Amino acid sequence: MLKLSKKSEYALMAARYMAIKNHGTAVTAKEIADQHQISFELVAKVLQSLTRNDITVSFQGVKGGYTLKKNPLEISLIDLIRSVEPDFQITNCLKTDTNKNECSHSDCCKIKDPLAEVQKKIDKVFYETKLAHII
Amino acid sequence: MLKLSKKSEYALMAARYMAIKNHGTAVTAKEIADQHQISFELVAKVLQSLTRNDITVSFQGVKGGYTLKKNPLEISLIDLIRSVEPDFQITNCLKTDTNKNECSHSDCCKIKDPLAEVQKKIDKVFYETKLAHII
DNA sequence: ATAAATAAGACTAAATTAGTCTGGTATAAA
DNA sequence: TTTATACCAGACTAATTTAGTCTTATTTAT
Repeated sequence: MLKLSKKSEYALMAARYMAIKNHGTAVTAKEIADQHQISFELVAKVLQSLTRNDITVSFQGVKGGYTLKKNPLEISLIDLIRSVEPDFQITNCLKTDTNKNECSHSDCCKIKDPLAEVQKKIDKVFYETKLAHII
Repeated sequence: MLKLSKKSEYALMAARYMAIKNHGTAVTAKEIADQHQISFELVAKVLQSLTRNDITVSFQGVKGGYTLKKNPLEISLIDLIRSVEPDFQITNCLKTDTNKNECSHSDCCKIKDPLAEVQKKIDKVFYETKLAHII
């Protein structure tokens, strides 16, 4: 249905929140969950993904939390989304350098090559839209 | 995950097939299913949707089938996809004229308005890509 | 009449996504 | 140095969505 997952939405919401609360102090997963009234555990996992993908920095222990690692103008939506949704593509069978053509209806479907072009354009939209733009 | 559904893929595949086999004769759902080795029933339903949405014309009875109603250059991917997937949007809570703001985390999420811009760009990509381009 | 085709919708199965739970580690502060 | 707070990681379950099947009806060329 070409819909973003909750994880992606939460990633955007969390990142936006951190970008706005740009005091020196780190933001906790709990604070984000409370402010947005969403599942703490899920946001927590999303934030962990963001950290693994170098979007955020985490601080453990009391007074711990998360801060953005880069400027909101330098964080693309595609970075945020790919962090929580590694295989972000409109159809499975797009040829890439790594993934060589594993389409279920292999060479008979013929729509995958043209769709790769569409994918590029979609990626461009999400690449060019920065966190700063959704604030 | 922002992936097209099989129904959308099948709609593209079927439309492409009809565009290529541009003889006067109608193409049957069975032929499309066989050629692409995909579920007959599903393609059949997809073709019915396309017909309801004025993409194709159907002919019932023996020697029946489907033909495209318009020129492949005048059929947008978004028409094809929306035929089988009426609520084609990256997130549920985008404000539109009809659907007034039914976001689960209502006005606290704040990402929906900016995402509406992203949605417009995505729509543009799928609008500007015509059936003729994926042949 | 009959066989081949579309039409429509109910139903089931499979896959994906969302959300929960558990146990662990790090660390500031009492 | 204990304790409370917060991150980390992965297994697990529940809910939702998507994919696919089945059934019945209608149309129409031969």
